[in-house]
Amino acid sequence: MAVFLPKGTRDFLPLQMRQRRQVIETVRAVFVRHGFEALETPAFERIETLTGKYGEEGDRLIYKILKRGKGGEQGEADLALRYDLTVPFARVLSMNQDLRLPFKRFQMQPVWRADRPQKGRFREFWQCDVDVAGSTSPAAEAECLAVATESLQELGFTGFTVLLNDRRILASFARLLGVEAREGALLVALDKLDKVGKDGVSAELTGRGFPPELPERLWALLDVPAENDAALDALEARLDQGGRDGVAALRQVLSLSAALGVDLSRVQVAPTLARGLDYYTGPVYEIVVADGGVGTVAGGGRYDGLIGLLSGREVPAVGIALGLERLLTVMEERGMFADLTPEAEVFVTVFSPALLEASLKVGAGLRARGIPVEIYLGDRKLKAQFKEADARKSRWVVVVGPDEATAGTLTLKDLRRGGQRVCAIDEAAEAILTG
RNA sequence: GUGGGUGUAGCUCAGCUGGCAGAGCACUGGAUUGUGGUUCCAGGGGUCGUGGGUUCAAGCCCCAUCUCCCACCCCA
Repeated sequence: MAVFLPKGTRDFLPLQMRQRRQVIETVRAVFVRHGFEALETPAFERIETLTGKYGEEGDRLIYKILKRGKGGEQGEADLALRYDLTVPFARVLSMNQDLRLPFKRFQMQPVWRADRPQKGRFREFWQCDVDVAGSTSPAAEAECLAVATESLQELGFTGFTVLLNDRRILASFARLLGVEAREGALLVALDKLDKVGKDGVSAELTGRGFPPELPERLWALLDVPAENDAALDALEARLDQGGRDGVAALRQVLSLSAALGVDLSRVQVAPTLARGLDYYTGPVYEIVVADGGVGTVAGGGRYDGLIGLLSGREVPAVGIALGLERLLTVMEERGMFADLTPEAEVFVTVFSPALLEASLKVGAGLRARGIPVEIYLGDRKLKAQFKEADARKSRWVVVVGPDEATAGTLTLKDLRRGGQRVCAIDEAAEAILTG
């Protein structure tokens, strides 16, 4: 029988698990250092909690769960797998109005999207998400950028860029161009700029029925200096009040980020950055890496209306999510993982069936001294067991043969350096622990 | 949802204008009677994704189908 993994999913074998845990633990340490607290939510939500929050495209990609019993046979769904961690977080805020605000939480869990898989894109993937609820201060955005860039740096990333924009700037473009009602379509076309170029975007805009002169006017609005402050000055001069609010917010985000230690040479104001999710209301940002072929490794922004939409109680919020498998894809391709050895560096052999208990006792003794130990559970001869230990990249091999069993000692061999000694268990433990 | 590739040993792949299914790595046994990584010798492994068709003969040609990958859309 041929068996297949569901499309867009993967098994994580021990080697992958070591890499994933290394990344998760590094990121978690940064999150905790910034005062974020752990939170987890169920894999699925009531479907009405999720729909209508992400936009038309997003809604289409939500995995729905059929009703149990009669309704399910008609194709009715009342539950759905979570699409991101932001909306469940907003639901938690809505249901727990006694949480002290501002509330900072991190969440690292899988999310599901009924997408077509490709490089760096899966149907089940993990997000490492931090959010701040109850703060309108741009310092909250700055915290998000600081936490994300520090995470990348501690993982060993050197080349990455933070792209920064504000939804109000984009809305202002639409108003100034007189196409306020079609802001969404404008943004979708604009977002493709770095892929299809100006001509491509122009063609798409006119193709979508925008006035023929609109592209030129749009390029004029977007023609800003590369340097961040100069770009914001230029935008401020030509946008309406709404757009200027966005510009002012970005100025503060930049200066507060710098105060938190973010390297502003990595941050680029990008007036064309759109981001597809409907719930964003203010600053939005994305972190991209040049190589690795996955593009975006993190994204987020401010969503001041989402919690109010769920509970009627307006709570401003802002967050950022790192995509775990995108980080892993790039790290793998860049060779950023050291040779990860197995958890148990000590391999205890079993000399013969008669000496199994002697080996178990030695293994238990080493474990009692805090040493992770793998005891051989197969039935092959000693030579094969040494090969096994070598193949598993164990550092140490312990042999308890007739001589050792009689003398109450063990043989400890260092596979890395090659030497071995016969000694008591305390001396062996000492040697292992001191490397 | 749209388009383009792909599938042969556990893994990476080769296989010519159709003519006996291959290599490297991995694995197993031995040279070594209590010791790995190097070397040498020997060996086990395949419904050629699946189902049809053409042919004396199909891994190769034709049709269908599935898988995975890549790109679009959108996103982490």
